[in-house]
Amino acid sequence: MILICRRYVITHRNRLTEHLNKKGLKMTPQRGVILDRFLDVEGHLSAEELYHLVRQSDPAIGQATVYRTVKLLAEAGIAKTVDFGDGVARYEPRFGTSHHDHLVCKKCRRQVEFVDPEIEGLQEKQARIHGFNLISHRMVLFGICPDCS
Amino acid sequence: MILICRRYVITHRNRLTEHLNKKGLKMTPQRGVILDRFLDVEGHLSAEELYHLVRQSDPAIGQATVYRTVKLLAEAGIAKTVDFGDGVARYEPRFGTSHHDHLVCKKCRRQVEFVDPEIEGLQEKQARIHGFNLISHRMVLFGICPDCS
DNA sequence: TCATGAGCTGATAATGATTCTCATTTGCAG
DNA sequence: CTGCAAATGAGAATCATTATCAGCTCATGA
Repeated sequence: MILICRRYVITHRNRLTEHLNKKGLKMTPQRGVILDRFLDVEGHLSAEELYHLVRQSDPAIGQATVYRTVKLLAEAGIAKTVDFGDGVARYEPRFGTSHHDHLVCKKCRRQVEFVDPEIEGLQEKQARIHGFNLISHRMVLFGICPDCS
Repeated sequence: MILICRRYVITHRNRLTEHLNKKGLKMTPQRGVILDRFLDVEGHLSAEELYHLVRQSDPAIGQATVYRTVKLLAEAGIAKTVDFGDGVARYEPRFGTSHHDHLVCKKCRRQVEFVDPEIEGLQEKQARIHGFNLISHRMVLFGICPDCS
């Protein structure tokens, strides 16, 4: 387990470094800390939430840096942007190629993740029909969870 | 055509009035103007854009009122909220039961609407699998349109 | 060795969409 | 009429995010 995590961390750190190099940017201690805290997390985080986690590791890191870094993580393909439409951008680690969408309870805000390759396929198809080259998508289903209904 | 439009307007106005009554609120001239301008439009509008349209009909109407009203329209089921993840809430008239999702070009921002009942069905299915009662969903596909690629 | 400069950082100001506040107005119920 | 609940417009407030800026770091080359 630890080995796997560590391997992911190393992979991700390399990937970030590579991405930074490509853009003429540098790997820094702050970016390292932010990456580590981010990868610890299971599920999604807002930049603000990540900022609070990061503070526990290094209180000197400013929130602007966290906002900047989390964008770099997204660019590098390490983070996936998730949007629930509440005006807050959330990010979640992208391990391997796994991908999923979200089901959100309108009452208690509880969230469930799911994957549906069939839907993915149909999305591809729709894009193709309209001559688009599909890059990404955003899908959130809203409903009432079993506990609330 | 005109008849159909007019019929929709009347239907929608009634629906709004009904919704307002249910909440102990009132139909007002301002709300009427905002509703009319909104229904004129083909496709989606931000509250800001709607505000500018409304000004042309009645410059005295304030933007706060437009923001408030557009929310009421959404509550009443007259408007559908569309979110492209760019921090601006957009709304579009909901005629009949027609529903569609969006395909957005990442370069030129051009938007195409599409409907895919198969996807809708699968979304229902996913919700059911997790015990959720599906209320709504948000799906936007991002890609590069034929002209840009 | 030391100067240089590109990039980085944190604090803070700025932005922009949206919401709130509040004094004033409107319009029906009694 | 009269009063009261709701509505309105103007502008302030909010909140997430982004821009600005002065100081810092560190590899490079003279």
